[in-house]
Amino acid sequence: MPDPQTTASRRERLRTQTLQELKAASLAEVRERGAVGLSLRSVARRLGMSPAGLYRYVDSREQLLTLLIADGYHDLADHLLAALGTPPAERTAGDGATPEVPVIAGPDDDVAERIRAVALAYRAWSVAHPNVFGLLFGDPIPGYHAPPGGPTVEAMNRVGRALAQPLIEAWHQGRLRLHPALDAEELAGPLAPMVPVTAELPPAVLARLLLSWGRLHGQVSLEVFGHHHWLLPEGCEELFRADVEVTLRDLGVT
Amino acid sequence: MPDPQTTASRRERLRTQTLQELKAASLAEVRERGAVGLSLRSVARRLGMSPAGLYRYVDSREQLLTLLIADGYHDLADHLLAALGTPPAERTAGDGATPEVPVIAGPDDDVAERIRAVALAYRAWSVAHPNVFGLLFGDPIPGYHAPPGGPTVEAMNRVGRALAQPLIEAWHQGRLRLHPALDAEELAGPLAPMVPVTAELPPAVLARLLLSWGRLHGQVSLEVFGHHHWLLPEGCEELFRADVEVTLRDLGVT
DNA sequence: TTGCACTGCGAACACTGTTCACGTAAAAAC
DNA sequence: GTTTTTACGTGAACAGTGTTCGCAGTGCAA
Repeated sequence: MPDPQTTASRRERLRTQTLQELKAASLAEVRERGAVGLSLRSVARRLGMSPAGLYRYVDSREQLLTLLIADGYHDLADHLLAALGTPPAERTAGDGATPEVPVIAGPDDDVAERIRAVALAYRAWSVAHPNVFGLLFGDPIPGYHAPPGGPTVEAMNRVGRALAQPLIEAWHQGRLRLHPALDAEELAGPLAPMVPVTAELPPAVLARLLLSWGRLHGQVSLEVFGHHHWLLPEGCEELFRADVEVTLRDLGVT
Repeated sequence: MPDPQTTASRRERLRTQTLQELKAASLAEVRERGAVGLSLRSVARRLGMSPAGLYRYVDSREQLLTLLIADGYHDLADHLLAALGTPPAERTAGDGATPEVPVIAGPDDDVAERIRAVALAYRAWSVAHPNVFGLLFGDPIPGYHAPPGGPTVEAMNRVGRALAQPLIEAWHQGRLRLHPALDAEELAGPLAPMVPVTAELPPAVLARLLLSWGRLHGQVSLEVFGHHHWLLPEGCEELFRADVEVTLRDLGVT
């Protein structure tokens, strides 16, 4: 896999470099002011460029946001995979500026510990980058829909696979308890489109994956968006850990 | 309780009336274009007013949004209470324009059915008003924090109480299974501030309430924000129902 | 009837995303 | 080595935004 930094022409090198700077400056702005606070003129000032000059690198503000969204998914996926002990074989697309290293999972056969690891990493990344979390999982851009095979969906898939991985391991070990409600044939139809992305898993397992992600996400979402910040003034990591334990018990892996 | 429509002076009547129109027009704009798409000049045009005139009724765009947020919480709470069969004794603050009537709960002693009713009503309201849902639970306004005793928090509390009500009933009937992880003494401290709002409930029950809300919310949030819309093209009510059943089983009420 | 607080308006300011014509510098073609 | 084409960057402009200010009227109370 050739490195574009060395093989590409001088033009292309400069181009990708300033595009990286553009995205970095925009990401910084999103980090401090949120997605709605991203101003093209402001990032142009940061780069010492004219506002019009940005349009040589980006079609619109909206497209710039989708670039940041894809990068954000990749960054989150990298952290989840790191928490699972996966070596950085996959490319790291985010800027990787997160200081703290997430919990390293235990031995590979300890599924419960691996599930804890991804869950805690999901929460740790989210509370560390609340505005990026909001960019990824908050209000969608009103009219926008990600192109089906595009880089956003691919990046999102990496997150999904990282979250699903330990659960799939548990299922392969026969340690994933399934619930009769998940075997309803009404689920087979709606879940069919998932099959190409998650290999040949029975619908009940697919449902388990989606529902587990939903539980995890709900807890993190409420905390990051400050919706029980007025109930629980401090960050509630203990509550989150308790939730993970309850879910582990419910999944049957502990 | 005197009706301000009749007792107040003519001035005040006109004032509250145009304020209602202002909020209604703003809510309509939010409904179609989302919270970020709310434009003061646009609602001024709808009302046939000058943009500057709005500032006689509203301090800023941000304050107008918080008014809509409080109304949104009240509207959601009304729907949850209606699903529980509560008569409209509490005032209805939303515009109540939701067409479909949520599921009416079964007999009062059937806690499982009552929990199903609130959960389904929560989802039904959310998918019916995705942009208002985003206003309530999406990205928070960057620098904003709701004033602790203000109307926003009070409205939010009504939602919380409606969600908690059937679970508390289940606990009173001794049918709520608690998990040992919820009894950890680390939770007692962080949960202490909740006590004034939810009477004298043991920390394990409080934790159950928060965690159950989180699960419910995560599933709804992912669906409303379209985060598995590319996996499950159709709305996944079946998946949600399955989640509710799994949760009911986990809670021990079924 | 006289004062006064309230309501609304037009103009203005500072800001935003985006487009367009216009140079200039680098790469490509001859 | 010269010429042509392509890419880059700019300043000015347009339409739109939230917000403020000074100035008219109008309804209410003394």
